[in-house]
Amino acid sequence: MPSILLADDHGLVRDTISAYLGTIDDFDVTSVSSLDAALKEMSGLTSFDLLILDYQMHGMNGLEGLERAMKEHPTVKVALMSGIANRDVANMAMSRGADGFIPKSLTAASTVNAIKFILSGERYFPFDFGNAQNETPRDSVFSELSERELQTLEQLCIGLSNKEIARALNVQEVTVKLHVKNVLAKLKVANRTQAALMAKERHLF
Amino acid sequence: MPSILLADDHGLVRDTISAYLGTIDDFDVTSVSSLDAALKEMSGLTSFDLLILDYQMHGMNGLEGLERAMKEHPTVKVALMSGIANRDVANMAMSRGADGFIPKSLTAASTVNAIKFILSGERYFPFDFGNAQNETPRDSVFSELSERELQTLEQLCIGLSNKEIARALNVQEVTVKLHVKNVLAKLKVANRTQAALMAKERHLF
DNA sequence: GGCGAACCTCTACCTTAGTATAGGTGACTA
DNA sequence: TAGTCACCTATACTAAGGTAGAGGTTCGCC
Repeated sequence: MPSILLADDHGLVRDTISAYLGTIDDFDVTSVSSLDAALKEMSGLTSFDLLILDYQMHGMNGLEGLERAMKEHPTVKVALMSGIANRDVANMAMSRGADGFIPKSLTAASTVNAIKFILSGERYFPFDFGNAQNETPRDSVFSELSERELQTLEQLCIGLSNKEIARALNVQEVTVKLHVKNVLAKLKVANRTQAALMAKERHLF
Repeated sequence: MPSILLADDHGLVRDTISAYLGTIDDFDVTSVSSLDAALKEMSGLTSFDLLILDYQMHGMNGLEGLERAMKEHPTVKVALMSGIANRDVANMAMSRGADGFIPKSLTAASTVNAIKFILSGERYFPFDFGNAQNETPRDSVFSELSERELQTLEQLCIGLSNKEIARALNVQEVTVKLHVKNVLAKLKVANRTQAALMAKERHLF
């Protein structure tokens, strides 16, 4: 019987999903409410086949939590689950070695299939994901940004002024202005606030 | 047998919660994936006792969806459910007449209790909610904002310029500047971008 | 009636943000 | 070698954002 560890800090979601998986199919589901609890659980006696991590969970810190879990337990398969993440994050997760990405928009039945798929050793990625509401033609708008522009955008997302960004990146304020201007143009937005909101909406930072 | 309508656009969450409610207790659960579908369903033959709306659902538009549902079906009890909303939103929802607020952080068992409570005619609000990670001393910073300042903040959250906000609110640009200045002071932030990010983080708009 | 609060407006001023153009560097490549 | 690209800097300018002080209106409240 495959043994699954589910980490989600939403009690309701965690309880009902694990109850569902436990009854519908022959899964042995353990559930915890934080990344730390998951890691601790995996260091215990029971060995797990699959760890499912909620992307929004407290302490995950974006994809850092995913990488930490994979690093500390290289033999266990790890899947990321999310209700809000989009193609950008999903792609990043997969390219960093996740064994699967499970959007919460999936039906319960599809989720079970996805889990079985992953347990059989495949890597699961939802095909038609992120194209519906995501008008981005093929790949992300953000991929057009250069390294420096991306860093600038990151600072923008904390609400820093040009002067502050200049200090943070060790360049002149004029340079920051240039980067900001390019970012606005590439993202096709009118001002820094919109750029920050856009990046936040896509959960880039 | 009480009849419940659950609206959530996360298939996984919706399926598992409704399955759980359907088995654990004697609830007759119907589930849909959008606000419009919920409203349509309620206009049909079956009469529902309780409508549970997911706050993050597509088309909800903050508390607008809640108000619309209450207005169109005044006899049906309406509860808001959310995984990310904090005390601010919860309070607002209750003060606008919602019959309950169900955070997804609740355990499945507590959720069932809450639902029973609401069905019995009470209004449910989680007691110790939103105090843990919310450093706000007692009440929300946002409650200090006047009506106009709140409207200004809302426009800010779309990334509009002062001039555009002025047009939207039918006032002079100088007035908008005044409102913006007051908002920044009350929220204790340095600029409009930070104000927008802060409001977005707390999921006010 | 007097008071305060929220609202709107104005003038004036200074700071920050964003645009335009031009020029210089190093790295990589046809 | 010439070309391209990301990067940094510079000057100069316009537009937008934010501050300060003063004044006026409406409304509810003691």
